[in-house]
Amino acid sequence: MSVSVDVSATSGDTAGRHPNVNQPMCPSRLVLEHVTSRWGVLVLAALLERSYRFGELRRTVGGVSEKMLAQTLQTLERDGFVHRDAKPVIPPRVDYSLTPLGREAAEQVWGLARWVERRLDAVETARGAYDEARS
Amino acid sequence: MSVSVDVSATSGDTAGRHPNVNQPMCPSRLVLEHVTSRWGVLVLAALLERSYRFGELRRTVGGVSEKMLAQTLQTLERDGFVHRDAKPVIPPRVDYSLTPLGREAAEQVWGLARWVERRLDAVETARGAYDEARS
DNA sequence: CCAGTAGCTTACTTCAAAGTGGGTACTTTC
DNA sequence: GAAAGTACCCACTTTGAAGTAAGCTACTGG
Repeated sequence: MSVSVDVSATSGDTAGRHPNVNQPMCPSRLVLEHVTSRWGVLVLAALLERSYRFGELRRTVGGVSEKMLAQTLQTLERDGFVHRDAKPVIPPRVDYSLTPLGREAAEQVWGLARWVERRLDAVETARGAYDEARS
Repeated sequence: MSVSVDVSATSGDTAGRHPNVNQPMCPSRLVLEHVTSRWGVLVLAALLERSYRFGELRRTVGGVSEKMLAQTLQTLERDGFVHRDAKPVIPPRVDYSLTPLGREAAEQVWGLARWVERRLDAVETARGAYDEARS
């Protein structure tokens, strides 16, 4: 005798189906969180313009600590977005750049960053209206 | 005699200059964080497809709690991204939709969400290589 | 008349993200 | 010979984001 297992009906799992960020257990959600993380966005956007050394990146992305920058870069490197090129010289020199995959992601977040900068006025106007309406 | 003040040289402030997410004190950074927040991304992406009621949205965005959904929607509403339409009926009915401004933002994050889903395989391959390289 | 519903709010708790400050190894500059 | 640059790592602490659970209103169906 045989046992049949229904794979297609249940929408709770992601096995064998398209990744979907709306499903809590889908790994795509974690990747999305890496890309949209506080420092991840800024690092990717910066690296889209050119490659950076560690300290250079730290000075460019205002307010990031060494720990968080290192951690963010490692996460992005592991996900295949960032390429780390450590030259065996003294003092150490490490260049960070985007992989082709990372470039695709970076283009999206770069667009988002520039859009926010462009539309900041509109947001602040909306906030003024919102705050005034309930005061 | 006259006093001249150099406004352009200092890059530390944002007064009178273009908003820049790389500067820690720039308000644009906060807006970017709202848009790229854990639930903000998913809510905006969902609302791009159609308008939703509260509970509907809660069921659509897997894993979000009532508290976090309410909080996220309020933040997005205050920033002028989301329109809240509360009908004075019983039981209460509240419809959420995107404003024109919100639609612009949502298009970006929607693109990001779909991209992550499309490229998840590539990310997992990269992770495999990364993990194997240091084991 | 008690349970259930919708869309929240509030209080309490938990846990991970982020900050702080130290150390490393070696070199160049003051 | 002390300080600073370089790219980190590690331990510890703090903060705040998020989860949990309850309450709320005003009605409807059983």
